[in-house]
Amino acid sequence: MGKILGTKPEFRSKVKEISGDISEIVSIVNQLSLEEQEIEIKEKFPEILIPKEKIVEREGLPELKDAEQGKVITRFPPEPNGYPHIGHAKAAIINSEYAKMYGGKFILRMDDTNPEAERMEYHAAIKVGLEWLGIEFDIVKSTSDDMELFYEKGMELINLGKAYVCTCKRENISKNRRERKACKCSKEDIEKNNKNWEKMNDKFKPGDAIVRFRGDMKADNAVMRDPVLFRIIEGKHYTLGEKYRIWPSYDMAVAIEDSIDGVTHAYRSKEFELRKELIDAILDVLNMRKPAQGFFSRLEFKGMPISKRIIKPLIEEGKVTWYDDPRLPTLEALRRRGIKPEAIRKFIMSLGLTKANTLAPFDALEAFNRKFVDADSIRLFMVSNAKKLSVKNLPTSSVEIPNHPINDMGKRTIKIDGNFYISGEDAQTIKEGSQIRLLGLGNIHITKQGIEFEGEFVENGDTKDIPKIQWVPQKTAHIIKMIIPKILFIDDKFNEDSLEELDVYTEPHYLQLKEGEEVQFVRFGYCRKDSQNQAIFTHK
RNA sequence: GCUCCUAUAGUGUAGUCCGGUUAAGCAUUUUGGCUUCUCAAGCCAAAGACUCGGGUUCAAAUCCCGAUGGGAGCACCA
Repeated sequence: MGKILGTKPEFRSKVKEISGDISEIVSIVNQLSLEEQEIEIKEKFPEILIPKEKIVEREGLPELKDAEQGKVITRFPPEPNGYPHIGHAKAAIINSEYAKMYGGKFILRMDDTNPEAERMEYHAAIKVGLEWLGIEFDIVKSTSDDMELFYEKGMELINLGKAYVCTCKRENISKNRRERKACKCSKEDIEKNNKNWEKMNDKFKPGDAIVRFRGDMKADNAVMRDPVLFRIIEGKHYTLGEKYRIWPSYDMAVAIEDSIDGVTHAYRSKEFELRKELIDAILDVLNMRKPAQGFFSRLEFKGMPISKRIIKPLIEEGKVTWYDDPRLPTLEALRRRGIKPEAIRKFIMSLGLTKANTLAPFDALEAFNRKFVDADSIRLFMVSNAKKLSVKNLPTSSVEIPNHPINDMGKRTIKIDGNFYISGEDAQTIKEGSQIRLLGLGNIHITKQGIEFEGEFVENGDTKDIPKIQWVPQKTAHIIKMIIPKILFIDDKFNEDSLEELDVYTEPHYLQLKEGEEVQFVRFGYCRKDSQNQAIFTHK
């Protein structure tokens, strides 16, 4: 029925007339057996047996409203108050992708209007992180570049009677907000407000006075209940030092900046959703251009905290080493762990632009990463919990092994003398009298089983149905520390076993790899070379 | 407490605006098979979902109302 109306919309007005006919036909057809139905269809309507075409999936992000090709300007405004993490990546990637999609411009704006929180170190880390992600900006600026403009607009608001200086105590302001009551300061005239504004420059101490927007103390949206526009902060700003002491709040800064920077579409995470009304209101009063605002959900990984509030104590207690600890979702940690920026981009694009909360499991990212990493990771042998195996009558003293099973990545030669290490896990399954195959080398008949193993080389051994294991020559084995990061929190509790460390043997070829290179240790998983003596497990 | 946002398989999403051409598509996960001198990759297949309750309609994942679950805001942080 739906199908008929879908393909032939002209019947829609006559639904009542045809519905009787249809049910009659359907009941006739249903009396036939499945085989009979199939034969009938084949004879009369062979075309319906052709498999349906697949739906064309939309590529990339959904279309923007009111977006004109070549005229879209987006922005990413991080506050330099911490190290960049996966959440930053999401905001940066979505906004840069939109700019790219419409052939527009993309702005990086360091949102630095709280000198107490911001540091050059973070500013630099954010830049490094974004560069690593491969994100390019057309304009790079800081909110604090426009301090004079904020003052100008602030005074304009005061003179318009749309803002006032409030000298109430913090607790009272908060209480009034809850009770939806205006305070006496809101009744002061423009002249008095201007005087007080001047006094904020020197006389008032931090906390004594703020500039408030004249919103609506009765509004349901608590953000509109006369929010703060400016406040006094005496801390030293990381680029401007002590030049200013009146600083704009987030809402004031974002409103003005997005407007004058020409931002057409401002996407940010959901927790700012209620501020949209305020930002629009400020710009309306000032008669300034408004950007379209959109929102998306925050992105976090299950069991991997993003906030500094949680990470900082972990570092202080020594539970994680630093912000680049591979268990963390910071960009630096992800990089060290062997996650590729392309994988992060694909992953984030795959999440879409929903407002429902996303608590993604880490293996979703791993799956994307594996596809990037597999093609160019050299395959090496590595054994853990090493056990010794000595083999008699080896026919050669060296073997050549390809570096990749499919792609041509060259070969390496391994010198052998009959004394090997094999993995403890494999050793447990080996029985005396059975055969195993040392990968790339040949079959071994096991003659002795125990703490150490002995065996004999088998000529032209069969490769079918025989355990194939990796090995490392004892003489040239290189010992490294293998770090295996695991989930940091299980049900909000710190996972004491979140970091596993193994001492393992690798082939000497490991030493020739570049630092940061991704390898696949055969039958173990993908790992990133962290240093000559340490590797970090990426994923299976 | 008040206000706002949100709800599709184990997980992440597409579809929802403009109800019918899709008995809900993709990815991941899991399981089986093929391939392979790796437990990787590749290929094939199977499994698995519209939160609940009402309403509107010939027809609802899609519109309306209510309930419930999840998140956010009520900062002189951003």
